Amino acid sequence: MHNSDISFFAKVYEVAKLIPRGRVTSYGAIAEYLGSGRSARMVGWAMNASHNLKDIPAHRVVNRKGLLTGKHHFGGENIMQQLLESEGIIVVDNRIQDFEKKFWDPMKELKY
DNA sequence: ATTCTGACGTGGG
DNA sequence: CCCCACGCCAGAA
Repeated sequence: MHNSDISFFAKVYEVAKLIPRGRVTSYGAIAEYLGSGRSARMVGWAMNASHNLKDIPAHRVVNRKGLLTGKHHFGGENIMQQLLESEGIIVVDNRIQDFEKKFWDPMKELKY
């Protein structure tokens, strides 16, 4: 099976599943890791479509500033924030505290 | 085939 | 720091 046979969304999900509990990454970082550095918006869209699926930690993907820009796609008011806080991440004003420390860069962590 | 749409990122002011 | 305009491109309609 060629890697190119796998949809962009599927690749995004594979990376998202690897984000450790209590860590976060960004849409752009995932896009860059997939060799499509200008497709950050697609990563967001993929996350939007991941709600039906299971085991996709979409709450661990935020924007490059550490803002919970996708919070409105989790149904209730602060579901995304609650999920993050349940993993030990502090969120103030929709922003992840100590973002640099919590940041998980697939490019560095996964290498390939 | 063609058009539209963003859970984004960047650069400039 | 904030705000805005623009480029981006896979997938849906």
